[in-house]
Parts: sequence; C-alpha cells; structure tokens
Amino acid sequence: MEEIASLLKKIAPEVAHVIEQRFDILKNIYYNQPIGRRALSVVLSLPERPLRTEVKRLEEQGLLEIDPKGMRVSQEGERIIARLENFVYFLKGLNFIAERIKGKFGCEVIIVPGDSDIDETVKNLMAKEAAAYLRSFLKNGDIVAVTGGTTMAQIPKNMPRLTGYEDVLVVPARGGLGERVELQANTIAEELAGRLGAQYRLLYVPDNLGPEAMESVTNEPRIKEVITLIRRADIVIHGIGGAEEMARRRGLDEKVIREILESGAVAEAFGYYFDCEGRIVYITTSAGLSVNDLKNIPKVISVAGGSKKASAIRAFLKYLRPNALITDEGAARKLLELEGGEK
Amino acid sequence: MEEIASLLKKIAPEVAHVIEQRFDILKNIYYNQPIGRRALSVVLSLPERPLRTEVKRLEEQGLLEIDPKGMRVSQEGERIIARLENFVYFLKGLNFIAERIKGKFGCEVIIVPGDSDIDETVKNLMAKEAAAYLRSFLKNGDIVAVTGGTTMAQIPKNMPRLTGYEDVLVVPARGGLGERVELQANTIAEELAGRLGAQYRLLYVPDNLGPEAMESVTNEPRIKEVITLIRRADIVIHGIGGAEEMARRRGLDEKVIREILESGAVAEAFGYYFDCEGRIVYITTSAGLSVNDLKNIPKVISVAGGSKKASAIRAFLKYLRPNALITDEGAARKLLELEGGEK
DNA sequence: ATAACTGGGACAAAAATTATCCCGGGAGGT
DNA sequence: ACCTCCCGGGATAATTTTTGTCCCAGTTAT
Repeated sequence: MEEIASLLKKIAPEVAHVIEQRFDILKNIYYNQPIGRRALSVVLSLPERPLRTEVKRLEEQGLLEIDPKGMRVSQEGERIIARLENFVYFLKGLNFIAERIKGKFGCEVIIVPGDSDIDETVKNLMAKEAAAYLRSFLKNGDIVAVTGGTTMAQIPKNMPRLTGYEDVLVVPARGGLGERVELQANTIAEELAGRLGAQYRLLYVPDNLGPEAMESVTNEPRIKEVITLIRRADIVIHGIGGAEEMARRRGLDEKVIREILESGAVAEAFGYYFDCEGRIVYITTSAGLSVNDLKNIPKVISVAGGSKKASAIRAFLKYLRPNALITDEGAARKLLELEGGEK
Repeated sequence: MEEIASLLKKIAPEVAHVIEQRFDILKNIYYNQPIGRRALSVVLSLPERPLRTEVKRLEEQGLLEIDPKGMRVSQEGERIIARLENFVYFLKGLNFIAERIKGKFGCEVIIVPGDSDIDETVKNLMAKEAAAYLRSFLKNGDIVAVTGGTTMAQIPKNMPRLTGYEDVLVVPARGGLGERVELQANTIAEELAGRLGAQYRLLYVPDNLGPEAMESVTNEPRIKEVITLIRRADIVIHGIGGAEEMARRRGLDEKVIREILESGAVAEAFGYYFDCEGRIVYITTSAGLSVNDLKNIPKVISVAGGSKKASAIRAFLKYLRPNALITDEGAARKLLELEGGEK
C-alpha cells in the first residue's frame, strides 16, 4: 500500500489531489447526509459547479445515491470510505509524519487525513480511531475515564454497539465543565457506556467552588466514592484544548482569562492550563482526576486535532508523555513545523 | 495491490487511464531511447501536443532525461517502469482475465499489458516475462529449444547476462526458416546461450527439401547428432504465428498459400499449420522437433501476443496444452471473447 | 556541408470548465 | 392545508485550458 502510494505520487502527482478531494467529498456527505449540493459546496468551500461534476462521477460509480432529499453515500460508498482513508493516509505521507512525531515524543501516533479546523468531519475520523484503539485493548474490569470536548463527543457515536463489556466502568475524568451538555464529560461517559454495554457513574460537581464548599461536596459519601473510582482508572481518554478557547467556553471572567493568558498559557487539559514549555500555570478548581494522578494510570490516550491546536498539543506533550496521541494531519504537520523550527 | 487497483478504479476511473497512458509513454521511450517528441507521437499514435504535456510532467518528476539528442528514461524511471507494469496489470483487471484463461485451457497464464499489434514494445514485455519464467526453473544440464519469430527474438535481449549455466545447452527447435536472420531460431538460440553463458548447437537445414534430399541431409552425422539433442530437449519456448502471415514470411508459393488457407489453417507453430479446431492441416518439411515430440518434453512455453493472433493462439491451445502461455492483453481479451462467444 | 533529427516557443482555434442563474418538486414545520 | 426552504437538474454565457500546427536554433551522423 505504502509503495503504491509513492508510485502514484511519482507517476501522477496531480492525481493524488483528485483522490484526496473525492475522499473529502465522500466523507463529508457521509457525515452530513442527506445533504444538498449547495450546502455541501459551502462546507467544502468548493465552487458549486466543480462539486457537481465530482458528485456526478461518484454517482456514476455507484458510490452515491442522490434523490430530491439530497445526497447519501451508498453501502458500497461506505465500504470505500474506510479503504480510501487508509490509502489517503499513505498518499499524504502521514505514515512518515507519524513516525517522526513518535520519534520526538515517544508515544504511539495515529494521524487521520484532513484538518478539523477546516473540515468538521475530520473529528469523526479521529473519534473513530480513538474508539478502535480503545477497543483494541479494553477488557472487562477496566475503568475508563473520559473528558469533554467536541472531538471527545464524537467517540461514542463512532463506537459500534458491543457486548461483553458488562464489567467495564466508564466515568468522567472531572466534574461538570460548564459547557453545553452534549460536550460534557458526564454525557460522553454515559453514551460511551451505552455503546459498550458497560456500567457508568457520573460526577456532578460545579467548577470553581470555593475551597470549603469543595471540601464539603467531595466529602459526600456518594461523590467521594465516584472520585475514588476515577482515581483508580485504568484508561484515560482526554482532549486537549487551546487555552483561550477553553477559558471562554467555560465562561471564566474576562479578568481571569487575561490573567491566564498573560501567564503564557497555550493549552488546557483536565482543567489545567499549560504554557508552551508544558508548565502548569493555572488550575481550575474541580473534582476528579488531577494531572498528578495521570502518572499512575496505565493507559493515557490524548485526542486532539486542528492546525490551530498544534501548539497546545505540543505543550501538553511536553508536560506528559501519553501512551498514544490521536490527531489529524493539520495538527501533525504544524507540530512538526514547530519542532523543526526550534531545533 | 489488487485491492488498491480496484479501489482506484472505483473512486477515480479516469485516473486509471492516465496511469496506463503514462506507463505506455515511459515504456516506449525506454525501448526506443533516445527518441524525439515527434517520432514518439507517431509510434504512440498520440497527438504531439498532449504528448508534450505528458512528457513535461514526467520530466518534472525526474523520470525522464531530456536533451537535444532526445528523451531517455532516468534510472529512477527504469525502476518505476517495472513497478508500474505490475500495477497496471491489476488496474486493467488482467489478473482476472489470466485466471479465466487458465481455467479454460489449464495452463499457467502470464499476461502483459498492451497489444503488440498496436505497440511493438509490448513484445519486449512478453519477452522479459518469458526470460524471467525460464530463469525461474532453468537448471544446469537442461536442453532448451527455441523457435524463431519477432517476439522470440526479444527474449535474449531481455535476459540478463548470467553465470552458472555452463552446462545448459540451447538449440533451435527446427531448421532454418527462410526468415530474416535476426528472427531465425538459430540466431536466437545462439544469442540466448550467450546471455546464459551456456553451450549451443545450431541446425542449418533448408525448409521444404524433397524427401530424399531431406533424408540424406539428416543422415549427416553432425546434423543427426544435433537433431537427437533437440528431440531430448527439456524445455521448449516457441512462438505461435498467424497461418497466412507465416506462410508469406517463409516465402511459400502463392499456390501453396492458397491451398493452406483453403484447408482452414489459422495458426502456425514449429512449421505445422493448424485449423481453428487445432487440427494439423499442413506440414512444412523441415528437420528438428516435430509436434509429436512435444508430448515428451516436460516444459512447453508458448509465447505469442497481439489481438490479431488470438485465434491462432486458440487453435494451438486446442491442439496442445503447454505448461505456460505468455501473451499480451490484446490477445488475452480477444481470446476470452472468442471462447465466450462459443459457449 | 547537409540532411535529419532534437526540444522549445508561439499563436489562433476549439473545447472544456466555470460561475450563475432559474425552475419544478417534495419535505417539514406551522 | 398551507407556506417556505432546500433539493436536483437544466441552461447559458464568460473564461480558462487544451489542442493543432507552425517555425526556429542547435546537434549529430553521414
């Protein structure tokens, strides 16, 4: 596969673009179906007419079904998407990039093609990889902790319904995050447990309580029990955010935000803010997993993509080496660029 | 490889065409180098301007070197050609066709892309395959018999210079064929022996001698010895010709030609003419291997291509099942067509 | 010398691609 | 039962790309 990709790039480089583009189109239809020609042309930022020719070709190949409701990918098209993603991976030389990142940061690296800053559906690809990766070693008895975020929210949706994981326990890594419900860790934990046919426990603790309020809440027996379970997690899957974006999404005070940013924060994970050297510069008061606990957790999986997040990812990786990083092409390329520029 | 080819055909069928065309171009430059743009446009029957754009692309990729003497393929280009041929094989679905022919005729089938009726260089591909196939089982002590013909003539040229075959003996399958010297069995035997570093014995006996003349010639001790060796051959590599074409090339009388054709002859091999059912309808008087001897020869390799020869190949295969058939796309497709039409 | 190649450049004609409309129809919300 | 919105498909004109066909200067083999 890898060899053919390089062969193709040599003999017909323009062709690579065509294939990548068709993959993008197919993928975007798949995750937005049914969708119309014009709406699609907007999300792909591709002129309508060229899109139309492309779509027509795909339809002729039987990969697309197209009726007055809009376009959908056919069963055959679905099968093609998976194989195509794999091929595009090599076509873009992502295997090479993954190898280099692995060399620099010493963790497993999985890269999906695309840039989630430009194309929302790329998050689905990352989530699918995360789900597949989790599944590859998940066993009964494991405790899985998850965080919130847009990419994390896609993981349950990209996990097939399974059986045989009745003794798995899914928990949120930390308390409520003041985000939209569907992006909260609690929601994601519950949904993931649903897909796995597993148990789940939730943790409702507001962020940024005062010290004594926090104390009294965490001493509630039922809450205390959940926190204990969380700290004993075998697997953590978490997102990484940009510092400013996350601070705003959590509705922090403008003053606090300025303070955080002035201290050099670029990344956020688990409610901790990191500067570009991976130093902790601010902590959101919250219940659940602290980053110190991470060292005792056998399997840490970081999931984050988008070229704008590259520096955040880099900062977090400097703080902690996870077992695996699942990211996208946009972030991966930028990450290498940042690293290369420094050396 | 096969899977990627089918993937590519599904997702971007036009691309397949581009790749096949570039392969054709590269291949034709390789076998005719150095060659100019215009001359190439003639042998490819491709308009000059499109060819020019293609050539420019290939040059940009470093596959072509291009100077005032003409175009040549670079070292990298050479490496690409081999890999590309293999890929084009699957892209054209020749694996599938080979399987079907094998099923119908029960012999190994090797198909190379292209049609030697249209593109002369395809004969080189067949010859290269024949050479590689021969090499795969040739061992010291073997006697190899070869016939004449345009495709056969390319075999020595596509055989690398080898050592370790000092005890191999290469002989012509039959006496002189009244053809141009470079296409005669004797010449080919000598050249092949040269490449292998092997021994060779030649056989100069004119075609169509009268019975008593033939008798006296074949009783010559030295000639008799060679004929004995030929009959003991372990491996025979032979071409198959169209009946009319071969009769003319041998300079037979117009009257005889008409007679042969009227008896339904479509194919020629070893000086024997076959009708479309594989029955022998005419025999050129000549010394050497007779088709009866073929049954005692462990390894028979038939090499012939070009869509116009499909019916000749079919006729010969009905007469005798060789161990392997090495042919080209044009003949293979036509062959299946003929078979399919009958069933 | 000269004839027959070579690649590169130029340019008008033709073809394909592009952008941008409009139209009739069905779905979903009201 | 309506009304509105989005759907695919068709049409058209402007624009870009591709195509065919020259000529030219240099190189090589005769």
